[in-house]
Amino acid sequence: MLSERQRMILNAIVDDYIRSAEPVGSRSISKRADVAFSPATIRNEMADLEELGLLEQPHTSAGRVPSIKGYRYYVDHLIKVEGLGERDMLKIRSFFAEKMILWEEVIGHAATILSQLTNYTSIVLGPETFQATLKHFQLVPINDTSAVAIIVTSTGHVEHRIVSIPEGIGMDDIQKIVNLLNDKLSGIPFIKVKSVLHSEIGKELSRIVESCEQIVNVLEKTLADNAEPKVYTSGATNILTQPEFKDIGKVKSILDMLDETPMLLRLFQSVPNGIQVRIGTENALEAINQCSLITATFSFEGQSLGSIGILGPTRMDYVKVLSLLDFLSKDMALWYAKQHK
Amino acid sequence: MLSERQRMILNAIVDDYIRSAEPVGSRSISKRADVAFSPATIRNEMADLEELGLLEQPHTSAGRVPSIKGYRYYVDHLIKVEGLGERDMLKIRSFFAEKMILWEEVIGHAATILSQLTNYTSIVLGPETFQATLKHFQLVPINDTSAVAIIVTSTGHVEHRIVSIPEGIGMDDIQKIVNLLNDKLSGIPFIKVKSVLHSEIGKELSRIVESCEQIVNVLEKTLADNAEPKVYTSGATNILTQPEFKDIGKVKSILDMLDETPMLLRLFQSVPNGIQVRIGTENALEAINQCSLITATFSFEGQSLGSIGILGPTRMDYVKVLSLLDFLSKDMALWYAKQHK
DNA sequence: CGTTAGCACTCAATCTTGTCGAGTGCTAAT
DNA sequence: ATTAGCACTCGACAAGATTGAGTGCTAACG
Repeated sequence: MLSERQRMILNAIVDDYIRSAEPVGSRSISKRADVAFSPATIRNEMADLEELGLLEQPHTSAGRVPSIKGYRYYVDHLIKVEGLGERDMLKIRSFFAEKMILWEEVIGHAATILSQLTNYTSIVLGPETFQATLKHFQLVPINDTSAVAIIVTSTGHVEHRIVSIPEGIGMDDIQKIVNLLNDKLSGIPFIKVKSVLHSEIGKELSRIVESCEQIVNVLEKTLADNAEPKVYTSGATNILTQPEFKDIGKVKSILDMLDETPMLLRLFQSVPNGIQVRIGTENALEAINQCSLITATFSFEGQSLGSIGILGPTRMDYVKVLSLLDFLSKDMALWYAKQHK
Repeated sequence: MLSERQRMILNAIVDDYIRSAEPVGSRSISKRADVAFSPATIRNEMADLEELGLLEQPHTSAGRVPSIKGYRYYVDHLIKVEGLGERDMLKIRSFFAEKMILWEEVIGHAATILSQLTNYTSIVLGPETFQATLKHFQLVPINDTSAVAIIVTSTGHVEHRIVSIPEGIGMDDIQKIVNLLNDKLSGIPFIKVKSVLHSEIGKELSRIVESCEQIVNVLEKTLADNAEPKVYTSGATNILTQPEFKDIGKVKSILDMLDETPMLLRLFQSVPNGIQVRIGTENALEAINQCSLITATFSFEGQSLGSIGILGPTRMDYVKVLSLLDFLSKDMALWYAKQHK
């Protein structure tokens, strides 16, 4: 569709604009080592590219700026993802060299690493646990009236809650309850736990002890909480360093969005496996219409392990971010596989 | 020291400036209902107040702005803390009506409430646990190689960690270890736990099992982590709505500071019991030289329960924030007392 | 003697105008 | 097909000009 020369020019413009954040003129393009045409020729091509909707002019007599469609073409056809820089590689290596036991630790640290290496904002999601199963349930009394409930999932997530224990329940009752729940619920997917809890176990449970609703409630509530993946963000203030966000209003709406987990979940919902790039208005969320979101989602044996993502200006360094996400997501999947060999 | 009229004028200026964020002129003051002097008279008084260092002029022929000293005088001598508004009161009531078990829940929610009610940024600190003691320690095995360690403190804080269990340690060994640690460590203040762990228990422990360093390590590390109070912030982006922070650079340094727990701890260190106001440069932390920090620290039976604080522009609504912090801190202390009656 | 009207003065903010230069589109020459 | 040349556009920037809020001072007033 595009001629070789047009592709080259578009590539040069996007490249330059990503670096400079200023509209790119024909002259500066023609001065590049890899382009051997006069400004006039470039101008003609640029006019054509604009007609095709790949470039935009902030105003007559300004240089050209890539449009969303232009970025899209750039990402889809012009980029060649290169290997990661030495420095980034080292940083990631030393990241995995750290001793981590929980998948959640990996997920959480990944957010930090990503924002440090890119100077953009990172958003990282833990696995969607609705397909996970309950692995272990335990109640540990801490005094006469309360206990710690511990819930371990098949994805390696551990959580605790405080439960107050109704009067008149002894240690042996508790042990019975715990045993029963473990027996019946181990291996049951979270989404089904609730119904199983009511249908099968309710009767047996009330046989042991009358008033154990609270314990069951906590279990239910915790499972419900975990049906949604955990979200971590890092480097949120990095957007403040981008010249296109000198407008406080815009920045605030972005930062506010980053503080709202449900928003972020909506943002990530329906991202397919593998790497995806969403540019500007492709995001559908008003607040980040001037941002691009690149996500990498990965899984192990059919179960989604989570997503890592970078939020930056549409004018972000796609090459670097894409290679970084690709590299890191693969390493993370590897780590998980090793733990669950 | 100041005449009644001077006090009245200073009060009017600070009041107006807090509302408008614009330098206050003599004319607008003289138009206020509670001031019955001509602009000329007011000007004379303003000149005197400036000479005393209570007011400042951004430039000749601009109105006056309170200096830090001016705010200080205002806070110390002119404010009368009034009762809380109906709406705020209701919100707080419904906050405490929620069912909360842990002190930490109260602390965490308090941050949210505060930022919502004030539209400023709230910073809330949990109790300093270095004076707290270990109440309960438990190890719950979750599979062959790892266990969940649960630590309960006298301040009601519960925490869990994953520990990997060295090979060759059986269930009964673990039980022995747990019993031993509980025996020896219960009631010991955190700061002393480490030394006790090494001096008294080391020998006995190694008698039971050789390689239990990891478990001991986790205990140590967790305790160390908890020696510092937990910090919660909320509404950080609210500073973006203040007209004086339209400079992105300043905002970023403040937001970055809010993300760094150690910074916040430094900020709160040495705040005395009760309510304290730190205005502008009184804060000593460069990033918030243009902010005021109001804190309320409260305790129960001599043990500090934590601090709640509001960070806003020096031009903040001191009356409202002071009444709010006073009210909320008292209610929180009450809640704690009720739980630990 | 404290208070106030009057007035000249100051200075940031805002608007006006002019200049500059980067960049374009078109046309004609190569 | 490419490019040199040229007229044109328009934002950015700088240099006045204008405005108006606010001051400080002085002299008059009750």
